[in-house]
Amino acid sequence: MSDQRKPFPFADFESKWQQHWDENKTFRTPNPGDEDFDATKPKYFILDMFPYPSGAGLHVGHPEGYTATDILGRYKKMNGHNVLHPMGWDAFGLPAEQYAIKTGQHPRITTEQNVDNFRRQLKSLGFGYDWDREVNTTDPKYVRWTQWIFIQLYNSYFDEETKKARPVSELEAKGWSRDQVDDVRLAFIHEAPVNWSPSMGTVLANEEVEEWKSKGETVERRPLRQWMLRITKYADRLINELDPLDWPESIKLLQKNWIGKSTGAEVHFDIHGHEVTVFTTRPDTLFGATYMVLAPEHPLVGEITSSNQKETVDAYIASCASKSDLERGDLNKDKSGVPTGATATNPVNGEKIPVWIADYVMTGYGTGAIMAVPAHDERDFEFATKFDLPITQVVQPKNDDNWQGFTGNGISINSGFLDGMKTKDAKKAIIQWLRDNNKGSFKVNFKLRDWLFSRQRYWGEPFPILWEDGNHKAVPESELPLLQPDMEDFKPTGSPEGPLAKATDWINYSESSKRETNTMPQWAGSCWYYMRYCDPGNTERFISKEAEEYWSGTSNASENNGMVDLYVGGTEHAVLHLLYARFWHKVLHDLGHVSTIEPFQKLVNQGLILGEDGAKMSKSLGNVVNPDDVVLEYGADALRLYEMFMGPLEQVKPWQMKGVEGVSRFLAKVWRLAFEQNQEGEWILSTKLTHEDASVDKDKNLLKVLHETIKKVSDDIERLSFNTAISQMMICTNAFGKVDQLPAELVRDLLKCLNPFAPHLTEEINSKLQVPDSGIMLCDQDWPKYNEAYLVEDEVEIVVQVNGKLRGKITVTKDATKEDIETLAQQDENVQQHVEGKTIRKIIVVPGRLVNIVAN
RNA sequence: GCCGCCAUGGCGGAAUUGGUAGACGCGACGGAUUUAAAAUCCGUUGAAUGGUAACAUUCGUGCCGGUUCGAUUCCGGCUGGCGGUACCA
Repeated sequence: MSDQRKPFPFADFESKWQQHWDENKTFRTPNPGDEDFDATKPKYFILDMFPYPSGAGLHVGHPEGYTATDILGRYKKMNGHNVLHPMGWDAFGLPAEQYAIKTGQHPRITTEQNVDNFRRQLKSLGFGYDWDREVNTTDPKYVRWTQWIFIQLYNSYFDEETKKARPVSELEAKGWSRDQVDDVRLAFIHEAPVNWSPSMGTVLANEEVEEWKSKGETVERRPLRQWMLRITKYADRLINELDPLDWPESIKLLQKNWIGKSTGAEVHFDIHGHEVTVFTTRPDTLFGATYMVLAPEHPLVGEITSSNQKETVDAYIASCASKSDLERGDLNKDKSGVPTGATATNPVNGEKIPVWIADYVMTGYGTGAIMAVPAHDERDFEFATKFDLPITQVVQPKNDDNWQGFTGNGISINSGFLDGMKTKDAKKAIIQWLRDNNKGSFKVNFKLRDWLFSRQRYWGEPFPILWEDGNHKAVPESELPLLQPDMEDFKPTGSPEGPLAKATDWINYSESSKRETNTMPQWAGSCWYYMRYCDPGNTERFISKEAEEYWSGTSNASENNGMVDLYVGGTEHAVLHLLYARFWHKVLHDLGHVSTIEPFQKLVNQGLILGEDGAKMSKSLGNVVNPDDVVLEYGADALRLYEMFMGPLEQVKPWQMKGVEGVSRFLAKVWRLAFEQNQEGEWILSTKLTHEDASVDKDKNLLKVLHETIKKVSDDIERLSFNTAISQMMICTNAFGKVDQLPAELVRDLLKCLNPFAPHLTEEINSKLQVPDSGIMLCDQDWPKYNEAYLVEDEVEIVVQVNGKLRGKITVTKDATKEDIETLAQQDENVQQHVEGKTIRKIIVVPGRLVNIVAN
């Protein structure tokens, strides 16, 4: 399409307005303390999930969420809010480094180029971000505070009584030893089996393993010394404090399942003088425990294995170790295991039961050991059947269900003093017994593991930690940020020390102390970026108290509210990012640095945009849509509008280029409400427009449709229902297009409604409309108010049903009585035909809507 | 396997509190304008039957059943698709 052919000259004015907004800092948000800060304005904090600036540039999924928040932000601004709607870059991370290794270019350079490209692309879409607040997680001024927060974690412990983080200095004051303190820090060193990727030369979090495996990287289990964050201490609060949040229930559930709380008991068994503890959610079935299983990696396996079983056991452990997680889990549901030759004593009845090892018991969950109750557990049942182990029924199902493998609640039998009790009561009774006899206790277990926080990479925040005689301590805060040294060779070493170990000058901090060579994972920077937006230039603190309180809204609300009013992003972060960020926020809250207990009050997940073929967009399928191309062909406003018109924000929906044409046609119609082409093909103000001309009565129908539109668009924006808002504006535009005389102020009010959606087009028209406020940008004007008087109709159409089926329509005045309506309805010819020969039993009148005559 | 979400014309979708199913857009068809096309404008468009027509009737929101004067909407049971998770004791 040549420029002549474009239905409206978007290419001319879109870049013009973008430049204008940029130069005038139109969307700058004043902070407390700024000259133009107005404390009387309510705050509104809208957050987009900031992008990882990949080399591929923006894809159409990004502008989906970003347009939605931009519309809401512009709407709130026009409604008198002080809107914080910033953007930044999650720029550390493995992809940048992998790319750097391939090309030999320093990741800082490629990251910078990618950021520039992303910024250019976002600006070309006309988003109203306050670019003065841009943050970049790799910026030394930002890294400084990420490391500072790490030190806060390092210097804190979790106080079990108050369920809050406290400074470890309190423990030191009480005389705790260095080792005791190190054992309770929220950031701690731990030697544990971890996911080591030989191909990438780094350790990965459990949560990341599958993602990288699917990209072809190798991952294996290996015991290593790593930095961990004690997120498990917050497990209960991370579940309970979800409640007041305005999040999709499905996401809350996802997080709850991930944390995986289960309540039960710990029971101590004796194996030849060794105490082995198991965790069970069904302590009431203790009498039915007919054997015990230890995970192959359980530390006691070596000691308890009898000499004649040693060979078998060793061989089994070796075979488990060589199996990948996939072979052990997904591919092999068949139970395997071997007896150790040892016997355990069931504490409740003194019975001797065999001890096995089997890989269906995991080392990382519970105690890595179970009591097997084959009668009432599917897995134990399968195992016992396969290896011919005894099965004892101890629960009687309430109905006549088969008790073999019955896992539900019932009545205890064959269980001594528990006999006859309901499962719920039996649990209580046995726990009490275990307590009294020192054989166990009530216990809560979580699936959530502590967060493996170290990586062996170059492109991440170095740990602000020094090592001295095998002990660690924090780098003085005055020395932050601690940046990676400039290195020629930042390739992974393949050893768990990571590439920083090669920077020999850098490592040696002093005669006696060396630097930690691990770096933090990408999550670190994204855990707190929303806070930095509130006070991005602060060199004294990560956020000033004043800015924190203002943007948290705690001056007029409670600490139970989340800081961010609305957070929009994809579901892929439903668990990890959102859980990690909540954890950090809570720690900072406990330590008195932030006033709310949660970061994000309302969360909305945008739905994935699929390719035109209904499949997920991917290079290999060739169905990827590049936003740059769409902007070039149809303009930024059309792209924005289309992405909002496709369907509900949260829904998965396929791209349709024809749909872009449709909204582009709509925008052209709006353009032609104000302009027409003269003989030379130039756009001149439409001759249909009337200006403050008292001789022309404003068309009542136009006022009605306009005010309906104002009402609907306002409501729809509030509930993020952008597709229906747009369809209403289409209806209004179609109505405006039909008349010969169109008052310019009515067009201006429609433009105000459309402005958050299509800011370039509407500002351009408004600036030339020759209405009183044409000189003021729409985004600086007030949102229009609808007038109820224009909406009410003198006459209403009412539907008449007979037995629930539509049989006629009547028109009544708005003050018609119920009786009038009933009479009128019965007079309708078609209605009479359907009532004929029947007795009217009942007439239901829904005022203003329908009449239903029930007859038989 | 378990948990969650979804299902409406040829297509994307609308129906906000149980009250006219299919708004709005796309596509298709017919027409106006044009030398012609593009663009634009007007009209028709869930299916079937009857009628020259206005219109009327029946069916219709994945399937089966229930509650209700009335169900796309609420309840129970299925089927299909998508997402998460997986031997979690």
